[in-house]
Amino acid sequence: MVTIVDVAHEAGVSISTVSYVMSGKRTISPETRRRVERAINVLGFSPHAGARSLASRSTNVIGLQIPLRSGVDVHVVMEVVSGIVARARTHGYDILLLTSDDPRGMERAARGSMVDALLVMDIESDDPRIGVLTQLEQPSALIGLPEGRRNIPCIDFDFEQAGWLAVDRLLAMGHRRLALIGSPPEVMARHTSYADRLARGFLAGCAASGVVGTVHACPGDAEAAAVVDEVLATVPEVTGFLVHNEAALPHIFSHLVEIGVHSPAAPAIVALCPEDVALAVPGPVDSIAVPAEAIGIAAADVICDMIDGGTPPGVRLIAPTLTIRTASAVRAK
Amino acid sequence: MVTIVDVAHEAGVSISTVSYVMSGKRTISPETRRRVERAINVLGFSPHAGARSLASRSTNVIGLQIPLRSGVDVHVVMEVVSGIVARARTHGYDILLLTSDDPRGMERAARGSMVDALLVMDIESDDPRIGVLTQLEQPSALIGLPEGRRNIPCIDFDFEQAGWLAVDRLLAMGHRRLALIGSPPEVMARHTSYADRLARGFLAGCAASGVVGTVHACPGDAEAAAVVDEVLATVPEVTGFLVHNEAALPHIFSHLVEIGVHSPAAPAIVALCPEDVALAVPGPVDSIAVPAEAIGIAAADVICDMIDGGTPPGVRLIAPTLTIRTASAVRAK
DNA sequence: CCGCATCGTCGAAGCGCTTCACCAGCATAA
DNA sequence: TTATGCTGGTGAAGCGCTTCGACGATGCGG
Repeated sequence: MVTIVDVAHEAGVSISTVSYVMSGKRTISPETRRRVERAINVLGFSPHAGARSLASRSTNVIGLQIPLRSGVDVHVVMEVVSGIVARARTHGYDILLLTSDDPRGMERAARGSMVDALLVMDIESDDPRIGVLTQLEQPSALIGLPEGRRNIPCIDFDFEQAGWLAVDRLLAMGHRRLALIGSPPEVMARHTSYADRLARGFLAGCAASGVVGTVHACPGDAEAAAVVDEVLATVPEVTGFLVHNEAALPHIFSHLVEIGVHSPAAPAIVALCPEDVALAVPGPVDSIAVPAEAIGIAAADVICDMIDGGTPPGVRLIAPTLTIRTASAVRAK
Repeated sequence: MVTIVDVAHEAGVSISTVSYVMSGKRTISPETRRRVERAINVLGFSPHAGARSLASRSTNVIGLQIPLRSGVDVHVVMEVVSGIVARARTHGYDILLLTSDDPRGMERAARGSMVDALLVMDIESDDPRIGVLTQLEQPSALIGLPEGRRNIPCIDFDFEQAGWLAVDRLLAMGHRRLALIGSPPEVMARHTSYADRLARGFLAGCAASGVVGTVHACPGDAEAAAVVDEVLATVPEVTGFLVHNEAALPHIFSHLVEIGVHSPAAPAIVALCPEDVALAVPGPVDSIAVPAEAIGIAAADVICDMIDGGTPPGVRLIAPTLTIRTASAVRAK
């Protein structure tokens, strides 16, 4: 293994000079800098991460907690993660993966100085992990938005606003009875933050306009069809749909085709999903994009800034945008 | 921060004794052990990972390289990862996530002693990362099976055998013209190892029995329907399907329903996908399960064993199993 | 009763890096 | 001239842990 001593020797300087060249924490003459950099390249030196973290008390690693629970949309999770990883790297950080549901995993990583900070995904409205986080020395941030006091920064998409926005669109198209085809039942039951907030925004939007809206949990697999059928059967007057679970999209879409686009009972759909999913549906749908990668990027930026001593930003919500792909004609009353 | 010195002081022993209690590398009297363990708990001590890795020259971290390319089945990837993470933890290892497509990311992690070993996913038939791996000090293993010389252990599902197995089943049911509805075109184009091997097994199986089989790339999204339609239109005599891409499953299934199960032209389907996906299809299908989590578990076991100095196992392929869910009646000739 | 393993514990030497305190050399100000 | 302040460089003291060699205490056979 080649160490900083070898580099210093090769360059004919002291090891502290080599260290200062790498960190840039002191001015170094151009001539010396060149010699050191050459030596580093010639020897293929890369500093020992452990030694570095011991001496500098920082690891350049961020812990990422993702409880891999059932019902989560892996597609979205993956995109968020990929945003985090990529952006963290540009800040010089690597990601340590923590997937155990047990918060002690995070504690272990933090207390053992394995990470400089923690990022926590899949937040529930009353998440037990938050208590653990506040006890830790390292800064942390949540990807999601729990209820109650928030002494930890939160980054997320504004699902509540998305609910309002979808209702606005459906109302503008003349629909008076709305339904939210939401997350799988287990996600709802856990009070996963985004599911709660979407439902809240949706219901508040409905209430504000004096229309009736109902929320329906919907599994992610083939059973989605059954849920759609049931909603259509038991609430026949429903014509406005906010569809969060993409598994339901094809079925409600085929119902639309079946009934005829110009029928007065023809449903209108607003899909809430990543942009590529909305485009992959067998026909145009209005959609509100879930900017999964952007969430990851924002989260990485926030946490890196906090590590650098920046002030925690409180809550950072990415605003929803509605993309209209269907004819905007208001339906006949 | 509480260090080993504090623990030693609290327990009234030397720091080396504390260290030996934790590592178990020397015999310790029960009485002393109890005192030390009590001190550790009282103070809430957890050893500094950096210091540990500096002194012991091992990190208890495994690097996991996952290039997040388009067309990969995130569902499967996630399950593999979750298997790896869970199993690695039971061996005492954490996972460092490396997603950059650039192999230098792995090199950085390895050369900087950030990881004890590397696990590499999404292997292509002629993968450029393999060259980098062989240069490194740390052991590594591949999840996948590249072509050519294999001086690095490989763990994977036996996709080639799965191809044979599916052909056997379809032939046994009396079908004489087979098609593989495979991975998305970009996955095929990259010569992703599993796609290549599945096609090879499938074609070899067909050839061995003197029947004609064709391989069709199939996108993962809504365009899957178009591919299915095209195959049915241009190769009308096809009745036996091996479907790898689950996106195509519903469409070919609805074709089956349309044409009538008892029609002589009724297609037979063998699905190759995780068990839960096969169960979520709107009807029974014969399927070969892709044991994603088991792959992750096997990979974690292999790499942990290698770190402990075990001999690398060469190639470890998990055998496919066919689950029959449809009537086994041989169709009329 | 002595010599010799064995057991349990300790002291101290690193592991490879960062960073503080210090210093020599030089330019500038008094 | 001497005092003053930069600039660019060095030496050495840790950071918190593991591990090697040493050492007193005990048990045993001769």
